[in-house]
Amino acid sequence: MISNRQAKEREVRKEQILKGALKVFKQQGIEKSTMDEIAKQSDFGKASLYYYFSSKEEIFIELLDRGWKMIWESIEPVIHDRDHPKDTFINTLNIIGGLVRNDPVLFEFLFTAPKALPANLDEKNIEWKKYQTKMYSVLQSLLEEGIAKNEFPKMRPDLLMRAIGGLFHGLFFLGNEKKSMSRETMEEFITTFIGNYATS
Amino acid sequence: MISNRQAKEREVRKEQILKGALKVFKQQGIEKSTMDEIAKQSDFGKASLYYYFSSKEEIFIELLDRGWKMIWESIEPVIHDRDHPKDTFINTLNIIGGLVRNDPVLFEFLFTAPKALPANLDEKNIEWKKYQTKMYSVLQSLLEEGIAKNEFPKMRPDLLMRAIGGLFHGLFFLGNEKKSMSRETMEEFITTFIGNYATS
DNA sequence: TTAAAATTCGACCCTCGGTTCGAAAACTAT
DNA sequence: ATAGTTTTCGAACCGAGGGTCGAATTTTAA
Repeated sequence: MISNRQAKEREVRKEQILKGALKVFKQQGIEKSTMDEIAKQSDFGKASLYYYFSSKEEIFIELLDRGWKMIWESIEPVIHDRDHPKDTFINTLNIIGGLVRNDPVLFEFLFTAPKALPANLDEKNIEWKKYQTKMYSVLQSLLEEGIAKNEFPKMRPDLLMRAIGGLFHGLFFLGNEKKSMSRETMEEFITTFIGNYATS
Repeated sequence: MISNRQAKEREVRKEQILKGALKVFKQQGIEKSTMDEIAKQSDFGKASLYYYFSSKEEIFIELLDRGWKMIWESIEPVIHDRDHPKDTFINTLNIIGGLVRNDPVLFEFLFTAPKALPANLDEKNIEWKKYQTKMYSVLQSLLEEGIAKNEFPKMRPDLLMRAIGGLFHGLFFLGNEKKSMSRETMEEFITTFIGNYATS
């Protein structure tokens, strides 16, 4: 029998481990993150980690699941306004930017890890991908509608998506600067790129 | 005594190994590239690799050295025209784009590996970084001059650099498309971003 | 207080992968 | 032919790191 409080404590401990894993990721990168190091950083014995997670990979998948879910839940409320694609698009990017600013390491992980561990599209590994896919298709359809309404430059939406994705990534994650990209600056870059077309 | 032809053959074999390493990188990513696999792909026994390279790392460093040197030598001839920063900037990007188009895997490696193996800025690992640094500073100074001449939007040059870097990366390396970014398309995206300001 | 359940972890196991050894084969020059 | 020299590689070595075991400790519930 697991009491309510017990379950909560267990959850806290899991989070402690996830935090530790993220610390290690920050210092070593995902491939060089060892269970020994995660144990040290989260203040557990290595063997104990396996009481909470069945493998090293599962730790990182859990981070992905929670993270992408959080992104989705943050943007979900605003993406339904389809009357002003450009505004909605920029809103969405601002929300994501805010999240990134709040926990840069986590989000660098969320945006980076998918390419780093593409070995197993098998089983569970799908949860987070669901949210990721949703997010990208929402953004891309916003682009399509925006292009149709002349709010964006007339370009292939998929390429535009890639370009903006790269741009976003460049602004937030390239360079060594410690202080994070401000909302204003980001917005300036994005609108410079997609043009100062009419905005409804 | 090593005859001239012998030296040449040795060089050929080294290149064969480097090509093999790149094949493995393409399939597995840099971290999961094993010496066994490189040996298989380059058609040598694993032990033989050590007759040509002193370590696994050295193989990848050699790829970086050769690659970045090649980039530098390709752009070096055109970057001296400082009268038309925008033209020069775009020329330079076009040259690099051409190289990428020619050997996407190599260049994905060149642009990716630096972040993947940042363990040792110690000794030799510096050769390629020299060229990389040179390239970035040339591009950035072109941006600065272009901004001064109103050929580019007035933004912090370092951020503009990061943004364009990200954009470039997005166009060439994101998505699964097999056919490569055409010169025209790339130029369209870049000029859309940096604006259709006067061009001399 | 006490037995069952939950939690912790030191010690151990085992595979994978980078590196080395040493001897054989292939090649070169005389 | 022959004595170097260069090249090749199977086999073995070895450390790192993921994962397991079983016993000890702590917590829970009665």
